Amino acid sequence: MLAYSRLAYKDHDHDRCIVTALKRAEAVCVKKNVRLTAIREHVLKEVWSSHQPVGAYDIVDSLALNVNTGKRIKAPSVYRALEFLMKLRLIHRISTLNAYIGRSFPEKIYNNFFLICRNCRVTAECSTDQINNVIEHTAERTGFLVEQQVVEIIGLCPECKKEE
Amino acid sequence: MLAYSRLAYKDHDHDRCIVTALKRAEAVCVKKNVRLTAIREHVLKEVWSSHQPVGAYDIVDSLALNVNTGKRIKAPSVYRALEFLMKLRLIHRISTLNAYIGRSFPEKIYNNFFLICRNCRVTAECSTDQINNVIEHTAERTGFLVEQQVVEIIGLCPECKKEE
DNA sequence: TATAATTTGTTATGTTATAACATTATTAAG
DNA sequence: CTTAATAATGTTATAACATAACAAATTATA
Repeated sequence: MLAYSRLAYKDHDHDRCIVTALKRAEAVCVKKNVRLTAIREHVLKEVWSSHQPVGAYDIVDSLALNVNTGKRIKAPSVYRALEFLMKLRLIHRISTLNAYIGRSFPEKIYNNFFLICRNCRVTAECSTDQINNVIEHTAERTGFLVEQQVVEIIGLCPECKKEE
Repeated sequence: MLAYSRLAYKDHDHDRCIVTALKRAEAVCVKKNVRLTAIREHVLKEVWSSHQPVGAYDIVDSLALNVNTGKRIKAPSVYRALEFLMKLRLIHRISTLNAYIGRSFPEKIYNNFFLICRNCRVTAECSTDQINNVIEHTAERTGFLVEQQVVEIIGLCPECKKEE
């Protein structure tokens, strides 16, 4: 079965994506008894501000000033928030872009992959057991223990393909 | 069909790996009428010095001095050589490690993937049409044009698995 | 409210990669 | 074989991404 975040390529009410992501984050934090602090929430919002992966320093810049103290939020704070959100499976890191994107299928642990448009950078998360099966199966034959998968497909999204 | 570089995990005469890689590089360069200069050859040798991916600055350090002029070879020269070798499909970049490794299956364009040991960093290149098929198939369904694949599996190699 | 645990601030630096332009080496043309 | 064109390398500086180390502040808990 294939699940994929079609929304990424379509006109849609993106505020709803953000709201949903924030609600989910709140729920996860309550459940795990950890704190969704102001910084963490801001970072999550920035990551979810589009369907394009966002760089850590883009977040640093866009956060600009700490709402509470009026001081500039610096790189280490942003990286700490990103780490926190990664651990809770609320975001992904896109290795080939050194950038971060909201997680569409929090329940799936590692049978997901990404379609990354080299032109507009819009990135769709996909999830299919098939790919997982192939990887597990091949790894097993070699005696390798799979712990984590990075599957990033670079190319042209449906929209950008039209224009080329 | 699965092809994979078993050698990576086994005791073997690694000099032969290097010699083979160099010969192949020479052949490719002759064929494409480009130059395998001293720097490029040194970089290729360094990349092939083991089955662990090598960082660009490791290469800078290990190259140390230019054999001809006695001057230190600096980052840009190494990156230029890496770029050259990438274009000729003689090496791969491992995204999750920001490091480079010799290419085992030069003829395969993108249906390959990597088993990366998080403990010893030994990395085996695998090639199977299956994974390619799944990716192509899923991408097709979404209207995405695949140009490049990054499939990196992190876990424990057969040797390190034993010890845990 | 004191204490511990967590989070954030701050400074500095490490790591990876490239831009921009000068110089040198190699090839091809006259 | 000299010159012009092309390719490769040298050099300096800096961009981009990430973390170490320690201090201060905030929040939870006894």
